Amino acid sequence: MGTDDEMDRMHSSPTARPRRATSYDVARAAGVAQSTVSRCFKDDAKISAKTRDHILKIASDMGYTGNALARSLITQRSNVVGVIVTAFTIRNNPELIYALGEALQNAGNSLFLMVVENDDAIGASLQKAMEYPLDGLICCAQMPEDWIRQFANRGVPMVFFNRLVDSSLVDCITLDHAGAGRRIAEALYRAGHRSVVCVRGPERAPVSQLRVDAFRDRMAEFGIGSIPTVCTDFSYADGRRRFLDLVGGMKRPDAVFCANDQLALGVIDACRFDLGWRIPEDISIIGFDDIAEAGRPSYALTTVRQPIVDMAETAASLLLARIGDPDLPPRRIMVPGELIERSSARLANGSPPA
Amino acid sequence: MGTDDEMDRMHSSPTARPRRATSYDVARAAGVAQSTVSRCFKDDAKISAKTRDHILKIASDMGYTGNALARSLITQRSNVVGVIVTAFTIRNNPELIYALGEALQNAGNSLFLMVVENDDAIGASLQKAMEYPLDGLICCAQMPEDWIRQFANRGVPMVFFNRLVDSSLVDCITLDHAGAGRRIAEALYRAGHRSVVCVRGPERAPVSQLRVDAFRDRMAEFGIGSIPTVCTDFSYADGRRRFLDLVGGMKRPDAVFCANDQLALGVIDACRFDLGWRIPEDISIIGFDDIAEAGRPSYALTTVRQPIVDMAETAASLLLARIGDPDLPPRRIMVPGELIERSSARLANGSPPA
DNA sequence: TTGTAAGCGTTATCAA
DNA sequence: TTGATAACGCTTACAA
Repeated sequence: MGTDDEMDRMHSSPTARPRRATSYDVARAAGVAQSTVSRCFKDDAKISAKTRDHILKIASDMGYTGNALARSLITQRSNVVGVIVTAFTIRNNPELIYALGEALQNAGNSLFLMVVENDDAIGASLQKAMEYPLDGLICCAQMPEDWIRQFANRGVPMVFFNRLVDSSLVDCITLDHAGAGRRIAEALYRAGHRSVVCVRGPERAPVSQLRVDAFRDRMAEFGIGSIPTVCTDFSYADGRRRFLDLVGGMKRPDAVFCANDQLALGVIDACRFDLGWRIPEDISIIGFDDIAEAGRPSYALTTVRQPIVDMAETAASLLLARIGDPDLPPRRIMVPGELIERSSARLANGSPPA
Repeated sequence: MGTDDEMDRMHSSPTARPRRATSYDVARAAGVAQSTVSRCFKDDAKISAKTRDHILKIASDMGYTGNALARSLITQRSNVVGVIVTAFTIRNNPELIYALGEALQNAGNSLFLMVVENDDAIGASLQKAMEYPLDGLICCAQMPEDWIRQFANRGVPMVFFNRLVDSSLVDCITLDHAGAGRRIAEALYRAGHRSVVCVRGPERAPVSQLRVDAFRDRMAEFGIGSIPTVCTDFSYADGRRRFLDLVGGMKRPDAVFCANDQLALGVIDACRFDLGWRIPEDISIIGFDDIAEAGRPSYALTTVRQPIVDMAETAASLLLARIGDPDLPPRRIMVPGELIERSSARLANGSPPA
């Protein structure tokens, strides 16, 4: 017969006060030392099968589970990986979160998610990430240089996702946004488009900058220096509205390059429902990302595919590899974007539209 | 002059081995007791402004940050909330994650995210959630009764999101899926539709069951007992394909009710691009969720709005309230779905289609 | 106002 | 194979 204390816990009465059983409780109940209980839950532990079974049975009766906090404190390893994402990324690439979660979980890690409104609002999250002893960090947002150094100083490996940071202290995986932007400029130019406009994302959104700036630079090399451009919040509604504002005061352009697919969808609907322009006969529209809707027949958007799930898996393995070996040389992976030609743009050689 | 050890850390040499400064390190450098350092970081602490400033300065020089793990261990409070979501939820309602993250973060909590493939694959995540001393859990998936009891026994508050669980141990917030399903049946019937079909989600997906079963039951009450129904994986592509299979062998139905908007979009495209049926003249289509695409002119889908962001915020405050006071009575909130009439369905009174 | 010391629940290092 | 015992980095009485 055990103490009342033990009885309570074993029969788990409805009013049991919520205090979880500790390895010490199990040890007392099993009549062994606490350290022996601890050993039961390690694979390589030297422990007799008999005591192990005995303890395991009692532990399960008491509903004992190890305390990850206490374990992390002593092992100096939390098996928790932080992930920082912006609202936009979460909205537009929900697959990223899922893929990251799966990859991390499959490797025995947990995901500590920090959401931020945009790249500039990352401060508070970083503070949290510092206080919490994370094993690593996957950051899908820009980070100030001094924060990067601080994490590095503490030995917290980081990989940046779609943010190419100029530091030898971290790993990066990013789509070749600029390359794809140039590629689109070339395709559009070759097909005869001369009067083009751009619909960007937010002023300071890195991927928007990369994509659109490269596009504009390449166009400039072709002698097309003046490209009316408008900023948006990356959304369908804003893309549609601002595009209308933009073209309201000008002659119809030949083509429009949008910093992402949501914007392109908005522009397509602006053409179809607000302006009565035919796509692609009157105007060519190109997006970026290849989100699910882009492939549907109602839009058939020509765009650049960003293999977000593959990239997420790569990001996770980069991080896990570095957690395993912090001395790995810094790696920066640049994934080429694939131009997916559907029917929202005339890309074949030809004369410019009427 | 301090020891070499201290110098290293203070000047943070490039090769500094990654060991984060502890409150003890700060105490040594400041010439005070460790507990005094600890006190500096509490609001109500009794400590002289002078020593506080002195310590704070040194702490910041050393890049000291509290260790959340150690703190949680002693305070028995982690300020971490677990969130369990299925792949489908994350894909189809990415806003949920963001809203949850924001609400939790604003209240000073962190988000521990566990993704699961579907409601049946929740086991491993629950194990993690048990070992990690979470302050609470928001579960957007079904959970076996005995797990619920275990969490309750440990005093971990839980709120279920869109899963109505029959337990007085937890809080729930859910849309009134069944009510909305019935409402749609009524609207469709009143408008004269008699030959209807359903496109469901996965066999065992709770929200799909609730929505479709209620719809079918209500239709049965109207004397419409035979409703051809097909299961899908909740995706656009599967909705489109299976709908085609379903109607391949039958006379054109008057109306189709889809368990979510993605499916409805697929069905619309099947009608438009594969079958050449006009919407809503030939066939009425109704979805569920009111995702962003549903409102766009290319689809103009009639659907039921699920105020996912409001619900997320409510879920967070339910949980936070219970963390603050565990003795609160169990609450179950049922949010009514709002029927959004657009133009994919004829809902006015009238005769059935030709 | 400050310092001392006892935990929190583990893992890890020794002896036994 | 097991049992003491010392960390891990903090908070919190209690003493000074």
